[in-house]
Amino acid sequence: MSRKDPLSPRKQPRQGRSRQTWNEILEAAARVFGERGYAAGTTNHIARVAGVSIGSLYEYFPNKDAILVALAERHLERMTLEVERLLAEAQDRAEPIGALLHRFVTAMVSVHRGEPDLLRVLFSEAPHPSELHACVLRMEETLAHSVEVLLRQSPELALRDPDTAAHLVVQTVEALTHRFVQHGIHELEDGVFVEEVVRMLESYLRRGDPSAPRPRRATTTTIEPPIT
Amino acid sequence: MSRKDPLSPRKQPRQGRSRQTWNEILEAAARVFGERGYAAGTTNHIARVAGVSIGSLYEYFPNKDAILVALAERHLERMTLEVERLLAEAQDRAEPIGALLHRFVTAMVSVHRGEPDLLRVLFSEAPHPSELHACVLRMEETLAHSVEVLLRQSPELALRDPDTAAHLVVQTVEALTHRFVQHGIHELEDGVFVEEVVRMLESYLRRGDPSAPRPRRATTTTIEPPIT
DNA sequence: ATATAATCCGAGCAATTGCTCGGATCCGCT
DNA sequence: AGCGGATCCGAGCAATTGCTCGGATTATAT
Repeated sequence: MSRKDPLSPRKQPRQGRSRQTWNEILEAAARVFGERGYAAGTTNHIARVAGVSIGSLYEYFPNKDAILVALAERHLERMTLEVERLLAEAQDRAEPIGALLHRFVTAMVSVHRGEPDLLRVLFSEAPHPSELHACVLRMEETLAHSVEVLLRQSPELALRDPDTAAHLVVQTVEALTHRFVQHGIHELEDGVFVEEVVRMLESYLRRGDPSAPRPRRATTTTIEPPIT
Repeated sequence: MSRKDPLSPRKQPRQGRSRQTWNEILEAAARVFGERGYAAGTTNHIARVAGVSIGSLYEYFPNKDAILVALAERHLERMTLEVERLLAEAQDRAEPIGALLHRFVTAMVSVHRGEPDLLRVLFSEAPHPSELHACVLRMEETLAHSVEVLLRQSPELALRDPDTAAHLVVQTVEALTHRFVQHGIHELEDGVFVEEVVRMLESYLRRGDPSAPRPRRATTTTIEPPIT
């Protein structure tokens, strides 16, 4: 069924309508994949929904997988842009950690509310662990790094290991957001959910570090390897 | 391709070898689905791996979906049994909340370490949202309820809303465990991961409920419109 | 041992689906 | 107007896959 062709588009748009068609195909693919899942979302169906013929579809995407990859790239691009913007903004204002977390979680929920089903497909049904997955993980890494910087700068916190903390925060927010957007949690409303998650993360970050108060050397990267 | 037949097995084992065959098919299906995913895990391949013919496979399972459902039921049965046992045990000893959480998270990690890929298929690739998904959610509900009882009983905690807290705890543990088992988090080892999660949950549950009680913000639904 | 039922086998059918290809149509340019 | 390329079309090919069916093999009962 699949011919494993090169993954790059076979043609980049020269005329205006072409770009338009390209977008319509992607839009349709997002809808179809979201509704039917990846396997059940046939290329013929995508083409029909997009209002183009199957032939045209394959003018722009060398194969089915390429459509999914393009979709993922588009999403990650939007996401990264949005969150980076938000974090930078918060950094300027030197907001307290609670407010910052609140912004962060709120933004994540809002972004995922957009196309929750598509996100599930991208994150979970990936037939290309090596391709799609890497993209996602890379973005998480980027995000975690940004968060880490903020955590280090925050005068309220004295984290022993901002690196790990940042990763855990990002992972938690993303994982919980996914679940929440997809199935809901105990019928919580968006606002309540956000507050609860923020409360959890804030108390985690502020935890008194009972026995090891060593907050100095904020800029160092001396991360002791966990007890092996 | 699929004929949408009734979902119940067409035959329940009468002889010994039959039961054996049934198990071997399930075992093979777990491996194949785990490795190839649901869509790419063909029934013929499962049969080959199980060492039986495709005909025999269809003696025991009316269609492909039924195999997945059986797999899910088996997993949920094991999981529920294990966790309920563990919680009951902790309840007897009246352990502090930290130790209890530690047991809980450890158990979850260990259970999921068993067949991580299969779990991903069951949780995410489900072609039967109405069937499989409901099972999973039901189990989470059961689990959350057990946790809630424990939280209410704990003399250390004075939770305003143990119900929500229990749900959030269960969701967090499950979501983070999934991600951790599948992709790892920043190369953390199991032990460190467990400790970190426990720390987060414990500080969340213990949060002093300070004077500023539950900021009843009118901004409950202030979610920015999705970026488009 | 014979009969009956349970179990197993695997070639192949029917349906699906990713994708091709030859040609029609549209657009920009001279 | 006329030309060349960009874009579009959709019938149908080739491969895959869920599943059937008629018959071989094995176990149990009498």
